[in-house]
Amino acid sequence: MFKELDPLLHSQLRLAIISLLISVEEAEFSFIKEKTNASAGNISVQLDKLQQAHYIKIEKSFKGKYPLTTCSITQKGIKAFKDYTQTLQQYIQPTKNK
Amino acid sequence: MFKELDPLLHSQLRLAIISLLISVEEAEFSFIKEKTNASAGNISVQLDKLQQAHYIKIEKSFKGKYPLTTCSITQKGIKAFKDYTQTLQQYIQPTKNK
DNA sequence: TAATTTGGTTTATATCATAAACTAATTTAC
DNA sequence: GTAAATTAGTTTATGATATAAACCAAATTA
Repeated sequence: MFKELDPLLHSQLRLAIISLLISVEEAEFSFIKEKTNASAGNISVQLDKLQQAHYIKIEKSFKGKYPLTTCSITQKGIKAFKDYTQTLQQYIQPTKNK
Repeated sequence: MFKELDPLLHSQLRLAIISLLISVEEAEFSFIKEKTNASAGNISVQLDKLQQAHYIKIEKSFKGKYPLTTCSITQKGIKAFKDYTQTLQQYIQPTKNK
């Protein structure tokens, strides 16, 4: 009756990150930090998990003299997000609980 | 930008339970168990948490000679669910991330 | 009367999200 | 020119949480 919700996406911060990345070409660490209001440490950890699952791609470079972390969503990430939001409908549209 | 998701509802099993309860007058423990496919122990714990938050009401009685646990959602629970699903839109409708 | 079923609760564990502490380089202030 | 503060993160520690395993009590069936 209730399909499993991808535990990797069923996390407030990771879902917010994916939600941001899905509508942009790419995003810098600082952009994600600003939009989510999460701590850098927390973001760092969650980006790692999303990357390990191949939901996102992380590129490390330099912006002038400072390190720069740039993230983008992968096809796998897009699919996972779509599946997640669709599964979620079962949970949040009570009329579907037939 | 991203409003907090009520942590009490942002849990697969508790969300499923609330989702079930919102569309019925009341539900027996066994009904919840059957619909969610979760273990009785897990359900027992999560029902307790929902009750402690006054999101649901739990009544214990007897069906013949066997114990019977019956649950129903409260006004507070209905409001929490509505708020949760609305907040969630921000996360799952990427066009809203402006 | 022993084993199984019904209907749960309590307890233990393993995972997870998060914040705190830390690193390293750069820039600004004095 | 050096001390303090800032940028841009990573690593580590901790506390909460979800979940399953173990347990309990009564009733039923073999």
